[in-house]
Amino acid sequence: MDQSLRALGGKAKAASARPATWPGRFRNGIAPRRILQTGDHLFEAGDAQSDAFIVRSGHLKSYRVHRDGEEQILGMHGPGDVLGFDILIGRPASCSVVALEIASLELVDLGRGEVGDAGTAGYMSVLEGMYRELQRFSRLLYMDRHPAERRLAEFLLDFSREEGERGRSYYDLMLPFNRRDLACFLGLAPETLSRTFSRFQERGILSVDNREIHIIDNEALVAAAGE
Amino acid sequence: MDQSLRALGGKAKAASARPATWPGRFRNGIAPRRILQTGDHLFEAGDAQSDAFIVRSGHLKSYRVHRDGEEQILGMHGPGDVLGFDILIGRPASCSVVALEIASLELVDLGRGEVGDAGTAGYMSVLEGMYRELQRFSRLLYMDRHPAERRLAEFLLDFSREEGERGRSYYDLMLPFNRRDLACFLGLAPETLSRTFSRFQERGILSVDNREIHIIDNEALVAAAGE
DNA sequence: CGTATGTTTGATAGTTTTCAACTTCAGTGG
DNA sequence: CCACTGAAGTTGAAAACTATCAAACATACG
Repeated sequence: MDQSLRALGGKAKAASARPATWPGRFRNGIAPRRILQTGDHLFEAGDAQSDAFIVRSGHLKSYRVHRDGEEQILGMHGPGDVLGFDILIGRPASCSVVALEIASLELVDLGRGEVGDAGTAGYMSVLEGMYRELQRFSRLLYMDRHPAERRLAEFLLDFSREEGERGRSYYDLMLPFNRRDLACFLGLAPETLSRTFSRFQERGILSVDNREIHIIDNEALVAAAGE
Repeated sequence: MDQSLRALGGKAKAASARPATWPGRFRNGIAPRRILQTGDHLFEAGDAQSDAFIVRSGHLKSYRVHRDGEEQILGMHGPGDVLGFDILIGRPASCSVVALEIASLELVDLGRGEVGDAGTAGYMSVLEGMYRELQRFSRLLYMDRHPAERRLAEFLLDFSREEGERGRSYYDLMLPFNRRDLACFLGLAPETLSRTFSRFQERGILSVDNREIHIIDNEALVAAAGE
């Protein structure tokens, strides 16, 4: 429980330019950074003494491991996403976050005690962030009840849109996740995911080379996503 | 997006006895009530001019209808749950809420503008409520990736625990939802749900008569839930 | 009663998982 | 330079699970 707080992320970015928007949120207006190498953990489930961060570059995944050893991936996080929700409300992390590639993160200092003092701006930002997160989960739940092709198509379109918004190509994608993680995130067996990629390639919708994906027929992909 | 805010609900209940816990949250300490008949809507997706409520008695469901006409049930709500999250943060309702039986609800007056003024108590309550909601969704996502038997077993154990916490029987359950709604909530076809009930009955785990469920072999049910 | 609605059951088709084998590729050491 | 090795990805065949279609059954209600 953390993540895609684009609303929060957006406001935080604005604040580093115009500190008045989010008074006292960043130390001296220059937020400390943290660099993670591939495989490094930002924090792990149970950690109580950490901080919240905004992703600046790179991708990370948040996950939990259940009693039976099963891994549940809760989210894939890229630039602009906020991680560390539990910490913001003073609870130990309910999930672990690990870097999938070299990642740069910026500290969010919501100094626990002063939340209510600084007016309603920070309050609303966090609330809206959580609200967006709820909507993300609600969407995941919805996706989970559709067949594999639709799930993958929706994911690729989401990822494509995000990459586009970050100024990169909509159609030439380099996935930061391996097959196993992506399969787990989509709730599929790795073999099923592989087969689905293959089928999309056979139909000329995608060109697939491991993590390098090219969207060839965007309309067909949108149709496969069913909306 | 609303619901199982047991944290929020709990505090609100305490507040009606000791208003100091949640200053100014209820009008004159006596919260206005609202009674819904079966099938009545509390609000519908898109409504902007509503309020947030705490369920006092009865059960309701929150749902959304997608473009393709598919219904997605986001939650089943009983006494203590809070409904109307979107409204609390000033957005139109993102889902509809309808009573599944006669229900009594109590108004939550978080008078939008004064959220930050009254100190951090209300702030933390809402945050914790949303946090619990995130955890509920995360659990739903997890459940959705298990086979039908396990899903039903987990649901029944959850429902049993909730009924027990409300002072009712853990083992003699009267479901407030019909098969179609429960199937939709669990992400199953109604026929699959019916068959799963039948199998549990054949194995002597449950006795099933439409909405009247008796848990006969609790250990076996726990085992079926896989934890 | 007759009708409408909700539930159960059976048969079948469709999808996904599982298990196993095979391929590819990067890294390693002879 | 090349064979060896292990991890990751792909493919095939069979099994497991679920949805769908159809029909029977039950119930409530006019």
